[in-house]
Amino acid sequence: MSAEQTNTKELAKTYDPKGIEARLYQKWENSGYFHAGTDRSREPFTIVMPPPNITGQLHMGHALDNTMQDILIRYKRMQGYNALWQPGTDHASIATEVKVIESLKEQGIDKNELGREGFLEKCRDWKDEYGNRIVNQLKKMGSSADWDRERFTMDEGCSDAVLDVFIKLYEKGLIYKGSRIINWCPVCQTSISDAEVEHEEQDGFFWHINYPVAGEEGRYVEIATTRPETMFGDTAVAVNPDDERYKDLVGKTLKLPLTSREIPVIADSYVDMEFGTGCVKITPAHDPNDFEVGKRHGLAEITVINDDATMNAHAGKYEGMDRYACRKALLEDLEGLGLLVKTRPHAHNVGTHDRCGTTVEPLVKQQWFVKMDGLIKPAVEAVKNGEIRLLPKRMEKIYFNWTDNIRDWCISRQLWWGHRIPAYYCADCGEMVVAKTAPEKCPHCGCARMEQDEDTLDTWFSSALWPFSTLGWPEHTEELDYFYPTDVLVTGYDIIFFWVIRMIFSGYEHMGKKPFHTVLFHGLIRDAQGRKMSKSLGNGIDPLEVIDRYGADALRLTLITGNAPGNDMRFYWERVEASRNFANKVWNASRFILMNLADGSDQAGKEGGAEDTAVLPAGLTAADKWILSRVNTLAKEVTENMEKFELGIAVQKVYDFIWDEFCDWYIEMSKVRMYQKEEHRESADAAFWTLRTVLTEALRLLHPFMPFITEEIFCTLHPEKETIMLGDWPRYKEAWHFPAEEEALSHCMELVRGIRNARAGMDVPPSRKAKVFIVSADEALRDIFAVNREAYQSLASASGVSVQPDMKGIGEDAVSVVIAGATLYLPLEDLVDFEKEKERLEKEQERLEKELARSRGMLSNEKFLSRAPAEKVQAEKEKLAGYEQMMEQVKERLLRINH
RNA sequence: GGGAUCUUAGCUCAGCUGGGAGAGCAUCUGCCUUACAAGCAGAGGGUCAUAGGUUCGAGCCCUAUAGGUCCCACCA
Repeated sequence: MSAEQTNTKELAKTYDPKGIEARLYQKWENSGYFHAGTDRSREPFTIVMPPPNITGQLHMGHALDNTMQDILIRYKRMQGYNALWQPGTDHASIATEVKVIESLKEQGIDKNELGREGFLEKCRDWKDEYGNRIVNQLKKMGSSADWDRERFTMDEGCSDAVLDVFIKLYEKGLIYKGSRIINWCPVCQTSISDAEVEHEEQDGFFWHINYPVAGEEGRYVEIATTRPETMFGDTAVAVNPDDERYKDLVGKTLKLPLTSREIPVIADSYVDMEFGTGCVKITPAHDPNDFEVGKRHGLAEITVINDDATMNAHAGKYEGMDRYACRKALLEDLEGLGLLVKTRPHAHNVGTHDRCGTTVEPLVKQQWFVKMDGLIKPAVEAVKNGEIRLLPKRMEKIYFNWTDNIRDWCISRQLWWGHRIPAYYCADCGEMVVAKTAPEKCPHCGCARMEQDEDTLDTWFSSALWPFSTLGWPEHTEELDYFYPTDVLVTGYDIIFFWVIRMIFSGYEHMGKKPFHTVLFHGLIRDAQGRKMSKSLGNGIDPLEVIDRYGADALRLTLITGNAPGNDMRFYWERVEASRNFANKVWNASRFILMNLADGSDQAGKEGGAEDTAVLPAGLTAADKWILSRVNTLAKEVTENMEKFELGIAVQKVYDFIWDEFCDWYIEMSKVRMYQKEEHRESADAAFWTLRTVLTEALRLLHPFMPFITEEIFCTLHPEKETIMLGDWPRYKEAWHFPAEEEALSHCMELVRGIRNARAGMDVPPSRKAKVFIVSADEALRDIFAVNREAYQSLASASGVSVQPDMKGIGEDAVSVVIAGATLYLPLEDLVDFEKEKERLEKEQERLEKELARSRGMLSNEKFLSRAPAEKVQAEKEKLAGYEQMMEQVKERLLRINH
């Protein structure tokens, strides 16, 4: 905090985050607080940031993801860990390539005109221009990542890691090239992996088509299909071997309509007799199942659809037509021939590309694959035996569902932006060499014309290595040795297959160790109607706008409050306002304390300092000890919640403590003492010390969640300190445990509540003070009320307090309030409405009757008495005694009123 | 077809290993009380989806049912 701002009397009445956030972030970055070195004297705590795409702009998902990580990192850093938050960005091959192509199109330039190198240059320009945008946006959130270590999936080191892994896996036989049926996106013009295919239910049709049996005039086989246009690629019709209806057909030949080809009828148990007609056309080149069937029966694979989803020469006169146009024309022709038996509506699942929504075309192509069955084993085992923990636990089911059904991973992409596959082919003899750099000559024929594979790798191939590639692997770096395995991965459940699983098996395969011990999943941020935020709907809320209007702290608090792991949450502006209001509350509570600091009443604060927790100053009252004890408990509980990753619960507790207990009770109680500094120096000093100490502790507990405002206030409160963010996470201290004072204050607060309640019920304005008589037969309780008068008198709007064992001096018509162990009387003769008072007492009587019935019921239940733990029974007995006493007093009071 | 998850106050959601139903917002009442009207004090409002079961005791555990959301899946 700069010097001119330490004049606390001039602090604004409302908290304005704008200038403060920018200034503090600058300070943090300059100070190097975010940097983690390989300091072996300290224990590391590491999080790798899921790398945002260079094409990306900060959205609510990033905001939540990064807030959670920042909270964990700041918490651990304060606890004294050497906390590394490793940041970086992802080249996002397909997303970036599409964006660059689009921007080129606007300039009327075609990708192919530019050529590979020219295009890549454009991509690099794009990266230079936009790659840092998201990083700057993350900084606005307050993210305390170690930006000195920022990495990029295509930087030299990460690219090196990719090459190493590819070659190693190839040499182990775990990467292979093969002709297989893959998912093809006709718009993006590339293969994609299974994980990138989204299944979408679409309303389609089932077309029943007759295929004539060769040599048996008039006999047909009726097949049912959803994709008639693929019939030009049919190489068989299959029936179930147990299907009596078609037994005699097996081995016979059918005439494929509209072609001159004939295809066999085969038997395969893949066919479901109950479904459709029980006869299935087999198109090995355009359907994954048919592909398998074709393999089993040695059928030919006839590709009839081009890469751009138009029909090829095998489709005869339909050649050149789009797949859907062909379908339409073909059906008309079949109908004309009388071969279309019927058309039935049929809802079925269609695979679409998750990036562009285009219907995926299964095609048989030469591609590169990673063999998964062996690699996945340690990844499955790790989650099964708890070496890696998924939170919430239900994510394990999703995880295993994928691992149990794992198929080989298609890693080659027909894109230019990405890591190019390190395979080289001899232009003369076709020999293939997999190597880090291009071989000078062909090892087979000796010619020098070696050309590199045109394809690049799936983006996720490089992100799978992120936890160790960012730390320097394949070099044996100090960082790798010190920070790996990392600790926690925070991410959305939507990329569990794409990324989480692949990082886990990659960690085991290449490092021999898990990449992290815990995966903390969060859900999606939805709009107020519960819809996904999306560009097409235009319902996204820009986190930067939220920060601009309400501050990063308010946004962070909004995202984390009430957010349970793995659960989606809705975004409301009203909630941001509530968070902003809390920031303002903290600001003003601090302002109150700082005003008193400026007044010079900081003797105790200066000497002991909030940090010297072993020495408590003289003159602490029960109220002081109570709030110390409360903040002490809070520290313990919040720490427990943090350890369990219950961030939403943790922050809720801090929020409640600051607002309800500290502000609404303790600060109010302290006011009398703060306003009478001259008369009661020691008491005022003790109160100030407590205010400052408790606020400091609360700020520390709040800091991971709301880093800016807490830093700002802390530095003002402790000008001798540089920052709140290093060290001193509050710990539970035995010296701050005051159960007796907690008990005493709970009596005082009950008293205040009782009086406020009674007065409000009679519409007495707080400005009208009234004397309070406290009557109790319990000497210890009388003592508590007598000693702590100062704490509650003002809150109870009391002009004076008399604590006594009997009714002496109390008028017949005084208003009464019954609390545990005592009755309070307010002589409000002029203001009391007796009817209202009676009504109130009767209501109270009713409530007590219910409680008594419940309690007596429990205590007369022998099973409860015999089986429940003794302390529960005892507690219930005490409750009952309390209720009975209160009931007696209410009844007595009612008698008096009724005369 | 398989699986997950949700159903708690008017709205959005918390509720940790079972032990007297909570928050924010909204509503109503009274307060510009010298930190804060972005505030203070008080109030109303819930048979915790339904039906069973386990237990001395269930919002929480088990079973079934209804409705919502989501994921996975090669019935062409």
